[in-house]
Amino acid sequence: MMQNPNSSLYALRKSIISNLIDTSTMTNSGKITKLKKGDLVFKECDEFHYIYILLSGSIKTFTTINSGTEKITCFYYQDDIVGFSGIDTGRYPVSAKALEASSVFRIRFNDIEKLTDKHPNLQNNMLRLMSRQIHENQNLLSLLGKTQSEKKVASFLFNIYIQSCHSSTFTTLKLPMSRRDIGNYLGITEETVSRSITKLSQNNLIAISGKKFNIVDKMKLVELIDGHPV
Amino acid sequence: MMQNPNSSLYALRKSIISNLIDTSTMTNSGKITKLKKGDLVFKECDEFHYIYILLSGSIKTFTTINSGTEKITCFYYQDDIVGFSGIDTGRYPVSAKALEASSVFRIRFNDIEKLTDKHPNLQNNMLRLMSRQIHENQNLLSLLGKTQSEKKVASFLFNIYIQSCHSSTFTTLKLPMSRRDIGNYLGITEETVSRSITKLSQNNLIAISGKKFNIVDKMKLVELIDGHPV
DNA sequence: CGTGTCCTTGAGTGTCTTCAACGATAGTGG
DNA sequence: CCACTATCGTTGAAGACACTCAAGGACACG
Repeated sequence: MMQNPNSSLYALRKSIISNLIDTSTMTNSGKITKLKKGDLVFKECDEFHYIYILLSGSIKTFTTINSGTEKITCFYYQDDIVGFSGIDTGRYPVSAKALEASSVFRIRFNDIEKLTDKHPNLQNNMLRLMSRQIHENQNLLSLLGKTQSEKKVASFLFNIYIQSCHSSTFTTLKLPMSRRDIGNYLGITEETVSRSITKLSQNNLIAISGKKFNIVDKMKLVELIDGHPV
Repeated sequence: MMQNPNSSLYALRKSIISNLIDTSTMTNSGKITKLKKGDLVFKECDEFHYIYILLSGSIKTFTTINSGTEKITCFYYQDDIVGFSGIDTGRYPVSAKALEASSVFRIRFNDIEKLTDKHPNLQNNMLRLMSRQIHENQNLLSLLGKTQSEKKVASFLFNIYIQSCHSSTFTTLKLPMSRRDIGNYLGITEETVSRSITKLSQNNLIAISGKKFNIVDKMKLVELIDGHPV
């Protein structure tokens, strides 16, 4: 079908987003919200009515475990669609919080179902996008399962590189979340994340300074993570 | 919406399955296949045309990593629907293999799209089911991330108990996969799985003998896994 | 009944975590 | 604009935990 899975993902997203925005302007239900760092988009257990297109910035979703500690389930970047997982039960199973200044476009989910006549591909495209998310999660499971910390961190960074859709290896990328958040997500401690980053940097696979990094040796990095780009 | 997420899942599945089977008999595309232990349902990279309802038995899906080792991504039990993740790219991203004697009902995916007139809820229900799978995967991520091995194994067993939909704690459950498969899935070694099981058994949280087990102390088990039933 | 796989248990090693300290960074109020 | 303070990030040392390697018993299959 499509040769490059990432360019196809990009096109799929763009198609869905343009359909959704078109839909919402017709029904007058769309709304852009500006978020500051730390603002909540929705809370766990809120009733599910909307899905959100992330126009700029970044968002994390997390659940709160009994003991009160949060467990991060996903990071979202520009052009991602957030809120899917509420479809099934009618309530969001996670909270969504802005990692930095961001903006989201809100769409009422019911409107999507109504307008299948006008956009016959929309529902099918949403199915495809969700199918992809399942697939991506399974890759992540694969990663979190095996391997040591350094591979997890390498894979995490490489994934951000992939998602950014930049062609050049030398583009500087941003790490909007804290080391603690990365550790939380990957199931390792903050300290281990830091040590892994230091090691990757010392071995010249990446270059990193604070929240900015870039991939120095893409081949070695891919080799290290054994073809698991998350 | 629905109070009990599991009974709603059960109803959702049943509704989808009955719609699918109805659809396939109309188009004459349905087919039941009997599988022996070790038989493949589909292979990684096969073209995606069908999804499969698991009528009886159990199936594992896995990817083959560069080095040739397999990584298990999911286990499926009776009434599960297998093959979703192929929707997006047009090829299955995983292989599916029977863990024991099983039978599956095969349905051509294109037929589902065609018959949205007759079954207007079908596509939406499929969206819901996929939404749930995303949610479940995120729970699993949460599990694999943190916690120690004993919690992973406890959670894995508890999940099988939940999925079986039995009301009684004392029902004997079957573990169709090997310890090695469990370890592969949970990201720990076979030996650690075995040691964890022994420990859980010694502490009277479960009772286990070979491939049969039951939950002895449900409350303690839930407490151990900190409300993470995968 | 034999053979291969599965399961369990043990001992030693390596990795990650924990606890602790300190420097760097960023956000806040004067 | 600068000083202040809280959080973030890094590094070290000691301990806990899971892994590796190894061996032997249990089980299932032909």
